[in-house]
Amino acid sequence: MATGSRVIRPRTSIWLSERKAPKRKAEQQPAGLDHVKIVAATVRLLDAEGLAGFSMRRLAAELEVTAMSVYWYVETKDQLLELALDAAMGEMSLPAGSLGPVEGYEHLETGARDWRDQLRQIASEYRRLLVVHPWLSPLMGEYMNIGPNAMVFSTAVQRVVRDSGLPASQVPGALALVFQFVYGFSTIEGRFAARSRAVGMSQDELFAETMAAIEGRPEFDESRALMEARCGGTVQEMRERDFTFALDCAIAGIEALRDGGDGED
Amino acid sequence: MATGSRVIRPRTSIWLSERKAPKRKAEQQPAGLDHVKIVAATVRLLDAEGLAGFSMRRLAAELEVTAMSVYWYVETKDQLLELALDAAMGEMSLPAGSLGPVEGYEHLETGARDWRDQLRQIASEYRRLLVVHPWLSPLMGEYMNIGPNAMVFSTAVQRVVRDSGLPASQVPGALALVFQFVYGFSTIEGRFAARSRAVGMSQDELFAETMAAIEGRPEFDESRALMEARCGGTVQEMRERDFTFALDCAIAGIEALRDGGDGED
DNA sequence: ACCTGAACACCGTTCAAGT
DNA sequence: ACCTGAACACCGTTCAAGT
Repeated sequence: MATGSRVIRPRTSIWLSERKAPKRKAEQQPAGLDHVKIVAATVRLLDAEGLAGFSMRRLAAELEVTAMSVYWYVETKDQLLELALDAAMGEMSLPAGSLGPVEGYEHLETGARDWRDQLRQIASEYRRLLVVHPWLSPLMGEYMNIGPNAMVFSTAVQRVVRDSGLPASQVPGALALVFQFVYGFSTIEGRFAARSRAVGMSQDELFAETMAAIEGRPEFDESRALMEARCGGTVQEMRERDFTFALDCAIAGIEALRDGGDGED
Repeated sequence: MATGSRVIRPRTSIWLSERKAPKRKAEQQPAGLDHVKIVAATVRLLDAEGLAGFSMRRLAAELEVTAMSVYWYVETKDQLLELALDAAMGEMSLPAGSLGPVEGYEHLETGARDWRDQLRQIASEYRRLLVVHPWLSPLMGEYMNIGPNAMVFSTAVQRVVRDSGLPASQVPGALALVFQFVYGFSTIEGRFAARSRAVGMSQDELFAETMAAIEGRPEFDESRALMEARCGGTVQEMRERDFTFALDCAIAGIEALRDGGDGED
C-alpha cells in the first residue's frame, strides 16, 4: 500500500539503437570535449574511485567543464557507462587466429594452437581485465554487453569452445561453465584487491586481519579449515592454484563428456 | 585535477561488528515497527521493484511510517540490505545431512546420498534463489555475505565438495568452479526473467524479439548460429539443458582430476 | 523508547538561455 | 554547434525535537 509507483523503465542497449550523432566539424568554441576523451575520463575515474564514486558531476569536474556539458555528447549516464564497458572490453589481447583466418595467412592458422591453450589464454585475459577494472563486473550484469569489443570477445570465446570438438548443442553449456566461473572468480578477486588498496594494506595483511576477525567464531571453523588446507603461501599463490585447478577441471570435464558420454545430440 | 576527494569509506560487514541493540520491551507507542517486519518489507520491496527501485524513503512509505523511523532499528541502508541478503539466503532447502550428523540419527546419514546428487541439489537451490530474487546477485558481490544463513549454506557447500574425495588442497578450486558458474548462470537467468516481467512479455517472446533485433547484423552471426545449434525448444528448455550439461561437465572434471591426475598435493 | 520534521549534501536530468 | 545556470525530483543521513 502507498506504493507510489515510481516506474523503472526497462532499458534496451545503446548498441541496438541509433547513437547520438557524432556531428564532427565545428570551429567555434575552444571546447576540447570529445567522445573518446569523455569515455577515457570515465574509465579513469571509475578506476580511481569505483562505480559508487562515479557521478556525472564528478566527471564534469574532471573534464574541467560544467556539469551538463557532457550531456551534449551522451544521452544518459547509463549510455556512458555502456560505452566505458565496451571500451574496457577492448583491452584484452585475444589469441591470434581467434578472429578467424587472416587473409594471406590461412596456412599458419590451421590448428596452430591447441584449443585448451587458447581457452586458458582467453580466460586469463578476461580475469586480468575484471581485476584491473573491478567496476566492470556490476556493469556486465546491468547492461547487455553487446558492443563491438564485447562481440569480438564473445566470438573468440565461442570459436575456442567449438574447437574443443564438443557437439554444437553442448557448446553453450560448456562455454557458460568456463566463463561464468572466470567471471565470478575474478569479480571476487578484483573486489578484494580494490578493498586492499582502499584500506592501504597488502592483500596478505588484509587476509590475515580477516582471519583474525573470525577467530573463535565456531560458524567459521569449516571455512578456516578449508583455508588452512590450501597450505599457505601468499594470497596470490593460493588464488593462482585455485584458478588453475578449476580451469583444468572444466577442461577435463569437457573432454570426458566429449569422449565418453553419448555426445551425439 | 579538481578531484574533490569524496571519500568512499571501506565498509566492513555487519556480521563482524556489534548489531544495534534489539532493546525489546516497551509499551508506549503503537509503533508496530520491528526488526523482522522491516527486513520482510525490504525483501518484498526488492522483489517488486528491484534494487534500483528500493530506497529508504520508499520502504518507510511501505511501512506507513515516516522516512527516518526505520533508522532507529538499522544503522544504514547497507546494513539493511545485508540483513535482507542473509534473510533470503535462508530460503534454500539444503540436502539432509549437509549440516553434519544429527544427534541420534548418525546411522542414517553416513554416505546416505551420493555427493554428486547433493551437489546438484544445492546448485539447483542456489540457482532458484538467485532467479527468484534477482537483486541478490549484486548484493552478494557488494557485501561479504557471511551472515548466519550464508554460513550454513557455505558450510553445506564445502561438505559436499569435500565428499567428492578430492584432496583438501584442491577443494577450493573445485568449489569455485561449480558455484561461480551457478552464480553467473543464474544471475543472467534472473535478469532475463525480471526483464520479461518488466516489459510484460513471456521469455520466449522477449527472446524472439531480441533475435529479430540482431537480424542482419553480421557481428551477431556467430552468436545466432550458436543459438540455433541448441535445436530450439523453449528458452526454459535450452536453459535446463545448458545448466545440466555444465554441471555434468564440472562433476566429470572433478572425478577425472581426482582419479587420473597426480592428485596427492 | 520510539517516532517526527526540517535540513544538508549529494544525485541524474530537463530546459531555457547564452555564444 | 557547443556550453552554461537554474531548477526539479529524487537520494542517504544527521540532528534536534517531540511523546
